[in-house]
Amino acid sequence: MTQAAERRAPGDPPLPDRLLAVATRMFAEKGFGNTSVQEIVEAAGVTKGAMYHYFGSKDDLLYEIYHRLLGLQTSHLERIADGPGTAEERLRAAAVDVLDTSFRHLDAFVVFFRSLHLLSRDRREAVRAERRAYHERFRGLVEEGQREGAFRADVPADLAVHFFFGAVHQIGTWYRPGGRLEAEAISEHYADLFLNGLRN
Amino acid sequence: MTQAAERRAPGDPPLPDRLLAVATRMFAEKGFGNTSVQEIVEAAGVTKGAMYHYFGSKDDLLYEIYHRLLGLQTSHLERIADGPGTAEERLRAAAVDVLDTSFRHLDAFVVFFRSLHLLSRDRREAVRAERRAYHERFRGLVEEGQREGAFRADVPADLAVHFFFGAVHQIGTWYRPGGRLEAEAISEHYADLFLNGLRN
Amino acid sequence: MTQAAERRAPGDPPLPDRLLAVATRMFAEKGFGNTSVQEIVEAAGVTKGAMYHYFGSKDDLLYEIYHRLLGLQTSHLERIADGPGTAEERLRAAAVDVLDTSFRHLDAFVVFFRSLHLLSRDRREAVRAERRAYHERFRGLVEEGQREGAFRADVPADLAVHFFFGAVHQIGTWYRPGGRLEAEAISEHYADLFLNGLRN
Amino acid sequence: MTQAAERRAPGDPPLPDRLLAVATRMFAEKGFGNTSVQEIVEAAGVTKGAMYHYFGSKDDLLYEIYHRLLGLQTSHLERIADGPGTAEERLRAAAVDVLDTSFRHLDAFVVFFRSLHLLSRDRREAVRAERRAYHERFRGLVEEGQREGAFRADVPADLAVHFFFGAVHQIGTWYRPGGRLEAEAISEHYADLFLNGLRN
DNA sequence: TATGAATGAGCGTTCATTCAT
DNA sequence: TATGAATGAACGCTCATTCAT
Repeated sequence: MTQAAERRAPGDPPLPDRLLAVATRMFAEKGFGNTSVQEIVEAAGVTKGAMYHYFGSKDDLLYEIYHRLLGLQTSHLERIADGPGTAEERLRAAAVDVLDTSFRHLDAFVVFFRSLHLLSRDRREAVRAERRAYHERFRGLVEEGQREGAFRADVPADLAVHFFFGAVHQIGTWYRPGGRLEAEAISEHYADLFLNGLRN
Repeated sequence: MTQAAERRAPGDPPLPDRLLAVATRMFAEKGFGNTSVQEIVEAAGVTKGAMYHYFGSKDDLLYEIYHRLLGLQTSHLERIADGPGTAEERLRAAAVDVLDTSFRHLDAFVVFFRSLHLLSRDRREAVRAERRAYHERFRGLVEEGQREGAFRADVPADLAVHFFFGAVHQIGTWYRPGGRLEAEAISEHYADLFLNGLRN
Repeated sequence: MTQAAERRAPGDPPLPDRLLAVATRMFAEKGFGNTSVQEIVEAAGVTKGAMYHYFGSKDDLLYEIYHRLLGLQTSHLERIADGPGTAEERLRAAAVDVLDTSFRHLDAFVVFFRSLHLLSRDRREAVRAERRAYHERFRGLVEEGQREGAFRADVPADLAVHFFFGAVHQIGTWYRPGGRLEAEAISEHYADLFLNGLRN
Repeated sequence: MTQAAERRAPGDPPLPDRLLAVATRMFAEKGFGNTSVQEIVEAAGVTKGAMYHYFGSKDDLLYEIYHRLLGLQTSHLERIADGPGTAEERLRAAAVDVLDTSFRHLDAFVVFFRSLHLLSRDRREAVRAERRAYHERFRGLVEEGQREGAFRADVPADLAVHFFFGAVHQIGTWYRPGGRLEAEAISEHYADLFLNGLRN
């Protein structure tokens, strides 16, 4: 009866998703280590037991955040890379997309690059492997452009990708919504700087 | 007698420096939160009390690492920016230097961008202020080049600096000494990509 | 199985009460500052975590001891003050009762007057407010007697109450059970000295 | 040279006295346990080594505070008790004097009754023995008055002394300088209440 | 007389996790 | 599915005291 009142409304996301959303926000705000399981479950309106029913550990929460974000970005990249257009066009589209996606999931993004090293070794390796695959796919586009002569060939492609991803991964440290530049504009400028840097 | 044997040899660095060196290495390896004060002082061969004689808290250790690194980079930048050469030449020199310095103090560098958010609010603000001053000095060089017509003017200078520093700040996440490319080569390539990206 | 044997028997007081009882005894014996949380939980047969599940801090333990004692004394005083009899009769009854209650909860009483100053400022103020209300109720009886002419009016009532309570609050520093005089006898003598002192 | 400037001026009290004065004030304000040796020596403008040169331990400071206060009160009492006048007159004078002295050395007084239990067993016993002698001398005056018929004999003399000293020892918990009543007036009222209470 | 670096032992508190219900 | 009492291990920090100088 009284409990029924606290039950989730039909439109609410299921508990695991709610826990992940809450955890993502709190990890981004206060850091993984400074957010206790107690705080997460309180913010989600449940108890610890409920959380441990769905997630084996606090680490699992973090891993799941990564996993979902990586899955999203990978599927985007594959769609773009396998699509039509020159290598340069597809690289530009991919660059803009990864930035747009990052801005749209900024909390998860911030957590990713700040807390990855806190995962257990196994999990960390798993994430890195996924990340590496993503990186290599992106690099493939650069190499394609170099072979076509659209990009300078004197810069190692993997280094160029590190360069660009480095710039992308740091946006969470300085970007604040509502600033002078909109996220979309920043994405375009970043893509410009990257593509122009690769030009002959 | 036995104690005398444990005393520091005349050539050894003083204890505060030794503690900072040890802490920097351990924070970089295992993270700030996963390194206990006990581990630090054991690695330095002293007791906790000795550490707390010189540093008010574990946070102070972290702050001091930042402070020294920032001081070093700032002095380098000022020397270069105030030196001879065109804006483009000085910007290139500054870009190469910040990369070289980062590679040379990679542990402190890694700690910096991974653990800054763990500092107390006051300290964090202090570091950010120092960092901002550095950023603005660098941006000044970009703007100078834009006015001279050496660089494209359609990209906001501060965004370009964020872009480059983002790339730089991430090197600790993928660079491993002894890899295919030497640190010097990476520095040159990164500077190329950045400067070329700014070109008209 | 083995754990079941350590579980509390049905008749045992619940853990929070057991912890409070143990803490009261130890604080009285060795002082608040010289009693570690570890000692308390060991004496209660649980771990620290269990204690911190019920009490937010060691201070909370102290506060709760005060709070319960004050609640007890306040309810007694109200019953007596609102009861039948002349002001003098009710004041005497209240005086004897506060002494009896103090002897009966001597440990809590000793802790109270020895460790109140160790509480956090907020908590200390809360206790003082409760204490002040009790004091004022008692003073009301003195003033009533003064108005009726039963007591001398040349002594400020609040001073007389300070005087009496001072005497009462110190019994823990010299009274030892099993001495020459029983607690009841002491209560009567103290009430005599107080009431006689107030007489015209 | 520069040190000479910090040397004590001819009129300043010697260091041990200064340390005791500072310690007394701080113990009264924050409690013995919450005042560190470091804070004391800083407030006195010296270093730890200097303090440990004069006092063997932090406990010694506390003991010395007690010892000086007790010596003062004892000498006063002896002078009065051995002086002229009836037992009642001398008891009243002694009562007023112990109150006046207490008000005049309120900090030491507060520390005394709050922190005595923190002393080592030996020291505590030593203080108690001194205290007992004082108590017995005072009791002698009560008994003298009882034998002379000036005071009621149905109240044990030692209990009456406990009663009065109890009231006296608590003044530090409620008296604040600058209040409605001056210390002298309070002393008189307290003596009145005590003597009147003893009257037949 | 006085310094101050260093010790060593202890303390209050936190927290992810488990498990009987 | 979910609760919440309880565990156990660790952690940052404090502080009276010592001692070479």
